Amino acid sequence: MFEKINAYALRCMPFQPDDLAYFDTLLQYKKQPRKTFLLQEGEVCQFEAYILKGCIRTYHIDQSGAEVTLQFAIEDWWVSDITSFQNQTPSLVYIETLEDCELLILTPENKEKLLATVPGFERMFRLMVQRNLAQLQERLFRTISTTAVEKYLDFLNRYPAIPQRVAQHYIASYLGFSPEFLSKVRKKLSAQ
Amino acid sequence: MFEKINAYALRCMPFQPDDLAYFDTLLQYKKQPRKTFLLQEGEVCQFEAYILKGCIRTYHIDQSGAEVTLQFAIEDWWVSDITSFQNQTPSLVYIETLEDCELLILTPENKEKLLATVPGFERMFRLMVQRNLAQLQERLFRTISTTAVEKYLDFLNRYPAIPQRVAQHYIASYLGFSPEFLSKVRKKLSAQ
DNA sequence: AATCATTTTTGACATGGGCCAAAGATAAGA
DNA sequence: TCTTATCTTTGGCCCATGTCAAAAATGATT
Repeated sequence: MFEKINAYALRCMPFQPDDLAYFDTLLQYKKQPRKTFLLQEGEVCQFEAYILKGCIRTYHIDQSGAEVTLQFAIEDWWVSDITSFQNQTPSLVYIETLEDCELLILTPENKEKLLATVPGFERMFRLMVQRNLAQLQERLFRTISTTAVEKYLDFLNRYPAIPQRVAQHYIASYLGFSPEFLSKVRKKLSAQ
Repeated sequence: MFEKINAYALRCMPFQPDDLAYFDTLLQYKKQPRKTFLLQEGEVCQFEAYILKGCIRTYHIDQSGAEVTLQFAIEDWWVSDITSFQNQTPSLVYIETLEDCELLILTPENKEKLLATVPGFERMFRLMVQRNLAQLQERLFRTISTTAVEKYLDFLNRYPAIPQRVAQHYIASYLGFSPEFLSKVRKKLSAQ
C-alpha cells in the first residue's frame, strides 16, 4: 500500500526507513466513489490526499456560473487546496472525483506531527508548493499568450494520460475555452 | 533603514529584537537606477530583494516576442524569481526597475544562514510563497473568466497605487491585452 | 437490449479583442 | 527650453472564439 508514496517521498529527500515507516502510520486509507466531492466551496480543506488510484479534478465556479478547472490529478499526485488547508480558511474551489478513487489522507494534525518529528518532510512539502507555483506561472503565461490550438497541443504533450480518462469539456474548461470550440479545434487538427 | 522590513517580518511572526538585529546584518543595501535589470532571462536569480523605494516589474517574453508582465512591485514588497533562486536554475523572466530603486538584498548564502540561525524565518518565507500561490491562482481564474473591462476595474481596485506610477501599456501586458485595446477600454469607461 | 442522460459535433451568427497606421500627447534628456 | 523618444488615442478592418440550438454519438442504468 505504501510503496508508491514512499518512493515519491524518496524522490524529494533521502529519508531513513524508519522516517518513512512513521510517515506511513500517519496516513489514512480512504475509498471515495466516482462523482463525489472531497471538498466544496466554502468548506475548510482538512486534507492533503495522495492518489493511489483514480482521477480527480479541482475547479472553481465563477460569477457567471461557469466552471474553470484548476487541476487534474491521477495516480502518484497529491491533491488539496493548500491555501485553505494551511490557513484554515474557506476554500474557493471544488475537489471532485472523476473516477472511483483510493487515497492516502494526511490531516492537518498528522502533518504537524510529521513535520515536528521528521523535519526533513518540510522539504518535500516546500518542493511541492514551489513546483506548483512554477507550473502555475508558466500556465498563466501560456493562457495569456498562446492560441487555442497551441494550448490544446501543449496540454496533450504535458498530460498525455489525461485526455483518455476525462470528458473533453473538462479539458476545455481547463484551457479556458468553450467545449464547442475545443471540438472545432480538434476537427481542424485532425483535418491536417 | 531597517524599520520597515522589520515591521514586515513582525507581521508574519513575533520575532525577538535580536533575531531581527541578526536579520538586518544579513541584508545588503543597494541602489539600482531606473530602467535597468536586476535579472535577465537565462540568468540564475541570486537575490530576494525587499523594496525600500521605487517600482519594479517582472515579465516574460513569449515565442512571438510579446511581453507578459507577471508582477509589479513597490515599497514594502519583495521581488525575486523564487523558482530560479531556490533551484538555482536559469530564469524565464526579466526583473526590471521602472524607477530609481533602493533595495535590501538577501543572497542565497545569507538566507541559508538566516534560516539555520532563526528557524522562525522559515515561516515568513513560506507565507510569502503561499500568498503568491493563492494570488496567482485567483489571477488565473480572472484571466480565464472575466472580460477586459472587469479585469481592468479589478486591477484598479487591487493595486490602486500602480497606475499612477507605471506606463499604461505595462498594465495592458499584465492584464493580457494590447495597449490599444486598453486605451479603448478606458475610453468606454470614462464615457459613462 | 432498451432507455435515458450526458457528451460531442455541427452550423449560423455575433462580438471581443488583435493588428496596423497615423495623429496627439507626455515625458526624458540635452 | 527645445528636441526627441516614448506613450496613448483613434479609426478601420479582420479573425479567433463565444453563444445558441439541434443533431449525432457515446455511456450509464435498468
